[in-house]
Amino acid sequence: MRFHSPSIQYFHAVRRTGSIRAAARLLNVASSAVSRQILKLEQEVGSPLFERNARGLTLTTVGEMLARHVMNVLQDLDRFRSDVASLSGAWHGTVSIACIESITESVLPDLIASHRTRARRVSFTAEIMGSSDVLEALRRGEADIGIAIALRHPPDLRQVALKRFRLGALVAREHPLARRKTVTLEQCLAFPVIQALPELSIYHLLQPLIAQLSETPEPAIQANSIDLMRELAARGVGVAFQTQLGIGRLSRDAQLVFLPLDNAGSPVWSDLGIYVRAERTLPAFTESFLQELVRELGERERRENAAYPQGA
Amino acid sequence: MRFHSPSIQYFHAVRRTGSIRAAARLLNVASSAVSRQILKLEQEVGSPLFERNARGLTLTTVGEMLARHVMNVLQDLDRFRSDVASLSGAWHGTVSIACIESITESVLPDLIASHRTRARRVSFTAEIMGSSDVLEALRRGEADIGIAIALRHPPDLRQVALKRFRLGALVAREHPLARRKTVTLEQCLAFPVIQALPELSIYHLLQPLIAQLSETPEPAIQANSIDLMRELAARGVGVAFQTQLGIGRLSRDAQLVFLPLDNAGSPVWSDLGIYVRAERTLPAFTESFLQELVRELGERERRENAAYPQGA
DNA sequence: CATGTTGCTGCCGTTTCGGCAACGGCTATA
DNA sequence: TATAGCCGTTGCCGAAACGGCAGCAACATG
Repeated sequence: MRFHSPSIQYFHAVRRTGSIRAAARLLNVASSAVSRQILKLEQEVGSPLFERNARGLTLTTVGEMLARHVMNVLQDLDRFRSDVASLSGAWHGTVSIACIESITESVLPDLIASHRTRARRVSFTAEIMGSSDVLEALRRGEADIGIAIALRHPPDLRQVALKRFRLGALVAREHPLARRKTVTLEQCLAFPVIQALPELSIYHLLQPLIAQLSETPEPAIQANSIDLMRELAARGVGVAFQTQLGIGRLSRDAQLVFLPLDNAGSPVWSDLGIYVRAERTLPAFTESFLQELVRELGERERRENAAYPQGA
Repeated sequence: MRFHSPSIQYFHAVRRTGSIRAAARLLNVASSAVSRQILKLEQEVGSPLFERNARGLTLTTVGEMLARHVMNVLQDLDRFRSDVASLSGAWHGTVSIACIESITESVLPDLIASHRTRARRVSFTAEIMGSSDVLEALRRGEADIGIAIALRHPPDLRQVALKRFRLGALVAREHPLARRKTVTLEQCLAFPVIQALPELSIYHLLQPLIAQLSETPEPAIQANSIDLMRELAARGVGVAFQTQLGIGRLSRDAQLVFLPLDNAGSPVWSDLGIYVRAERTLPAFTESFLQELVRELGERERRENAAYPQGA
């Protein structure tokens, strides 16, 4: 089922690998064949598509436009294929997810497991990365569904849903703060804190608030792993900050206490966005999972905001 | 700039013409070439795409799926082309509009004229048809932008905007009703009325209301042309019904009087929807016109609802 | 300076494509 | 019922496109 010119597939491979010879290896063809198809494309478009650097190729402006078109075509071809397949009862395919670490503790594994019991022939690929990398992976067509902290999102992505979760402090049960119901940032900064490195978006949420307080926080630990920060907090090393999403099980085991964070009298929110490439129609099985994901995250949002009602 | 397999272009032509030989004539190639490409496609998809009837071809279910994919590809190719062209300063192309008759009196010509003064190299194609045909033309890729009465719209179309306009009675200046500020359906039915035929969507708006009144309206004239109905009303033949959109100029010439219609104490609305094919990104110049269209219709909606404030 | 890698280009066999003519199936009309 | 016209399909053959091989110059790396 390959009814598109080789040129666009070759172009796509060259764009991904950044090299004609590498693309040729990927496609199991001679590099000359790839080179010629690219030259032919450039002749037909009437403008160079790549800048030839000494070490590989880079897209020109026109090249990026074509890359966008080619991605639309190939992704839609993919959807067509799965549509045809599902017509003969074969409901299968792979859903590829790019997401931040927060949801790997319970949301994502729960959802995937539950989805697999109903649709056993749908596979999953999940990759953890930073928020901005999630958006980039979507834009490059390397993932179908993206979950990231909702900052500004580029116009070529579609924000399917936006759920807000309350940011809180995470402390061990024996911690002096553990008996409080809520906690302010100032109170936390009196203790050693486990800070997020700039690669985590929690950093960008908290840093402005900390800067406002103009108190230099007690030197503590910096990490770029939600998991690590949680484990450190559980051992009483300090105060960590995250949403309750990532600590469903651990807090039930009662080693950890989650304290909703207040700042200037109002909660601190962390906005979680679900994203999809805008110029694209998803295959049916991907769309189905996406709906469940939105529903589930909405459910969590509702539950948590009920547990910790609005305001201090 | 033809970097897609001939197969999909041939398929597209066959789908539109419903015949291999006709498609061949359209494409200036031998019919055998077209036939072979279709057969090859069917072999690669693994399922027939057309049903061979005695008189031409009809799409199968799989064929319709492929048609959708092919249309996505070709429309996106079109957008890519215009994107590349606009990069070298050439902002040109054709915007194709399918719309109902109501807006041909002033909205559409005003907009097109105004747009042409700014973007002189953008051409327009406008075709008048019934509301359901508008949606069908969009779905078949025969128009870029559709304007129709907003009933239920199929999921493969995107409703860009929805504007509501007040339905009213149209009478000559000398008509007994002409001195009123508003008018009810019952009052109108006491006089000869100019009824819309079922092909016009006004029919489907008014017929249920008329049926409720259970008075047989005085036999009068039925027509399927907004223009004709307006001219008839101007000559005092009877009461016509339409929105104020179509009578901007005539009512200023004071031959006609527009009386907002009330039914059971509340206004009767006519919802105008602007539609675009969902799985598609518009070329920049088309998108630009679309924005102006939405803005202008929104402006009219605001003005008219200010002129005839809510309620009786 | 040697070595490896890059993209590109003749040369040539293979595959694909398109035009021509003919065939069988069907409809409409006389 | 016979015939003319249109339909999609198929064999044949020349033309165009494609891909593999080997070799080129340009550049980076050591």
